[in-house]
Amino acid sequence: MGIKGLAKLLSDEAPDCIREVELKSLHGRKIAIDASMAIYQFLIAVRSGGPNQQATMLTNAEGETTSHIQGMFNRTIRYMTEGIRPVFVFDGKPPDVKSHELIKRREKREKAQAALAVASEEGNVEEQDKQSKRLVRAGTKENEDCRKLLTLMGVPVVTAPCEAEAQAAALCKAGLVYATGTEDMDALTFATPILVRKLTFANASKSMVQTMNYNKVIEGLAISHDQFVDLCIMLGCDYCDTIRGVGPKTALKLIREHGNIEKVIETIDRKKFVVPESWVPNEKKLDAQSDDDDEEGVESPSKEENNGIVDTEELIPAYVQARKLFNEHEVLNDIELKWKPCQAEDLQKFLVDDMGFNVDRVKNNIEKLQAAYKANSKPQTRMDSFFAVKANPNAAKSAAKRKADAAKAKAAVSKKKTKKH
DNA sequence: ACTCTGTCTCAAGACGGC
DNA sequence: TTGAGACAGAGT
DNA sequence: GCCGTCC
Repeated sequence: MGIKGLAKLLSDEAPDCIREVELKSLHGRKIAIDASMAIYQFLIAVRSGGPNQQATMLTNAEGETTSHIQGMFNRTIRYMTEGIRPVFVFDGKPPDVKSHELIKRREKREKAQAALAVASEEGNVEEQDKQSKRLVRAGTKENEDCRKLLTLMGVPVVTAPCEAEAQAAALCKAGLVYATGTEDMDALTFATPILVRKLTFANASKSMVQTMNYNKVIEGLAISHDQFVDLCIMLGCDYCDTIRGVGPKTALKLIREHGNIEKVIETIDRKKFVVPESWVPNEKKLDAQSDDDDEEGVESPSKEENNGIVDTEELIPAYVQARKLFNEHEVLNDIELKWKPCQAEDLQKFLVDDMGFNVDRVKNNIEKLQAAYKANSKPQTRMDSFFAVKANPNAAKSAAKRKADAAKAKAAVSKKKTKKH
C-alpha cells in the first residue's frame, strides 16, 4: 500500500511541500477520507482485553464485531465538532494488476488461518492474538455497516468504481473537497492537490496535522507530473515490482537525469540493477518462451478475455500499466456531496438495538453530532481571510525551517562521526 | 562515503476517570 | 497487516 | 499522563 519511502523522500528533497498545521486550521473544510483504510485501522486497534488475555473485538449480542462502528462513530463526531466535514470514500473493485498482490495476501491469510487454529488448540494466547490480527480484513460486512452508520449520521458516502484514493483525489481536484485525508501516499501520485496526514486524535490537546501540497511536491522535486508518477513507480507501488538495487535517492537521480523509465532502462547497467521481467515483456518473449506460470490453481473469476487481448496485455510493460492506473484511474465525476442532519431515531436504534451500544452514551453523542451539524451549517464558518493572512508569515517559517533542516543535517553528520568512534 | 536491503522493534482508536 | 525508525551488512 | 473501558 502506498508508495514506499515517498514521505521520507519528500521530507528530504522537497521539505516545503510539507507543513505541520493545527487541526484548527482545517475548520470549515470538507475532506475526503479513505473509509476502507480507516475501518481496517479500527478493526486492528479497537479491542478489549489486556496484554495477558486474548484481545477481542468489541461485539454485539450476536457476536458480530462492532469495533469499526465504535471507531467510525467517535471519529466522525470528532471531525464534525472540529468543524471538519468529512466524506467517506469506499473502495470499489481493485484493478486487475493488483491481483498478483491480492493473491499473495490471500495465501498469507490462509496460512494465518491455519496457524490460528493450531494456536487455539494449544491455547497459545499470544499466538492467537498475533494470528487473528493478521486475519483482519475490512470485508463487505464491515463496509456495509459503516455505510449505514454514516448515512444515518447524515455524512455523505461515495463508492469509488475502483480505488478510493483515486476517487478522493478526483473529488479534491474538482474542488468538491479541500483535501484527501489519508496516510496513503498514493493519493499524491493520483495528484490530489492537498493531502492531510495524521488526521487522527492520538494526542488530544496539541493535535497537529500534516499537510502535503501536490504543486509544491512537483516544484520541490523539480520534475514534471509524468516524471513524478514514474518516480513513484520506481519507489515501489501496489501495481508492479521495482528495479532491484534502486532506492529513493537513485530513483530520483535517474528520473531527473533521463526523464522517464524507458530511458532509465536503456541507460542503466542491467547487470547491476535487475529490471523485473514484467517491465520488459518483449525480451522475455524473444529469448525464451519456455516457462509460463501465472499462478495457476488460484481463482480467476472472469476468464472472458480473448486471446488477442491477453497477448497484447502481456506485451505492455508493467510500469506502463501502472502509469495508466495513476493517470487514468476510473472515477465518478458528477457527484453531489450533502451533509444532512442525522436521523436521530434510526441512528439510536441502529447503535443501541442492533449494535448493543450504551443508550446514554449514544444519546449524548447524537446530541454532540446535532450541535456540531448546526454549527457547521451556519454560513461563514470558515474565515478564509484570516487563514489567508496567516499563510504569509509561513513563508518565512519555511525558510527558517530549511535552515534548521540544513543545520540538523550537519548535526546528524557530526553525530554519526562521533557515534562511529 | 553513500545507498540499498534485510532484520528487528513498536504501535496502531478515542474517551474519560483518576 | 502497515509504517516508521534503528541498526547491521553488503554492494557501489 | 497513564490505564482501563467502550461492545
